[in-house]
Amino acid sequence: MQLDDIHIRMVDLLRRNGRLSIAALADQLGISRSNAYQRYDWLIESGVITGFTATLDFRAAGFGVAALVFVSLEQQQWGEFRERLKTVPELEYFAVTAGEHDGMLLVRAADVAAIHELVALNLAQWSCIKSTETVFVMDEQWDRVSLGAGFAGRALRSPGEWAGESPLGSTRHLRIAEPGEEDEGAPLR
Amino acid sequence: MQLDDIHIRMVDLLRRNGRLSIAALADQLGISRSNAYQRYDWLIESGVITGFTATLDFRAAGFGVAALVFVSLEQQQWGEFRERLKTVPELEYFAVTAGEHDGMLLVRAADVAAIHELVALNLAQWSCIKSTETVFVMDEQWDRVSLGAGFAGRALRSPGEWAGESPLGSTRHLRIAEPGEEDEGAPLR
DNA sequence: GTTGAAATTAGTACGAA
DNA sequence: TTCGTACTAATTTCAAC
Repeated sequence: MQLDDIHIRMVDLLRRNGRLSIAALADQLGISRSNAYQRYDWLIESGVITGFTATLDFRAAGFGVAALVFVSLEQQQWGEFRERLKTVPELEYFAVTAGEHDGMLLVRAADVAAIHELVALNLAQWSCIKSTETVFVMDEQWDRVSLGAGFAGRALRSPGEWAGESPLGSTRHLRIAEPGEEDEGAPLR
Repeated sequence: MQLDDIHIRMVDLLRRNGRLSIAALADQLGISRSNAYQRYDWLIESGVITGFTATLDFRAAGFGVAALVFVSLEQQQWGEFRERLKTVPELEYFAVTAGEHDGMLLVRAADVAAIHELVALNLAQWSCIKSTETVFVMDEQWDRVSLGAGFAGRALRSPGEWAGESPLGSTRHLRIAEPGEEDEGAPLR
């Protein structure tokens, strides 16, 4: 089985409402129930869908404040850092980043003081952390990317369909010609 | 009804598995099925739970790349900016930030070139945007904050219980005494 | 890939502790 | 409030087309 348009619409429906029944999905997708079950199972087994979760109003849930904490590490102490990250209950999201800092944490707490405590009394004491920079989030919105929305379709195209697509000029990887192979510099992807 | 420990555990269970049936929740929480329905409904109606969604393996779903785009706006053109944000299908998360930049976008696309196209050919052309800075995400992890985990309990305490809690010294807002009121400088919260 | 049954589970209502 | 039960509606499973 392969990711097709119906899979994509199914994922979009499940992103909008993660508790939709398979029967309701089948109905809205215009397919039979058993087909919907097959596709649903496939989405889970193939690893496209990793799980389901409740989304919260963090303020209503008692988390009044969110902040981004940019961290720079001492000489690639990733092992210790990521191990200690597991002990931070305020952590919602962590990204390893290119550029000025090494990583970014999205943390939540009841109030500004609790964030300050986290950064100043906890994070800043870790020997693996060289420096931190805290930026408070004043407003936020989640706009879950939709697999169905335009651009995602590109990922589904077969290699040949990419040629000459980019308005900026295609990134091309010139293959080193194998012995006896004629290499015309075709894009690998 | 008021948020209590069982609500918190229910939310945590639903964050871990958003498709858990109410019967399974009741079972794991040690309460009756009808009580579980009541509490579940209350969590939705009170706005603590805003919805349910499928979580994805973005790479498996064809989004090979994620990036943080920091934006600075021309003279508070928030209206136009947020209006145009709605037209960006690559957008997953947006935060209005304090500090150097005005906001941060988390965007996803099939490859690095697509991110570049988004920033250089789309965002950078918006008149409301003064400048952008793109940082690629090299690895990421979601560690959904748990309402049950230690610190969140603070949000549930009644005001009096906060006194003298902070190891950094409590932030105190001295109330301006109302006429005829004895003000002893008690923390407002 | 579909349809139609049986078995199971979910959702609702209401009285009692 | 919480629980137990009875009842109805819906979903899931499984078999046959």
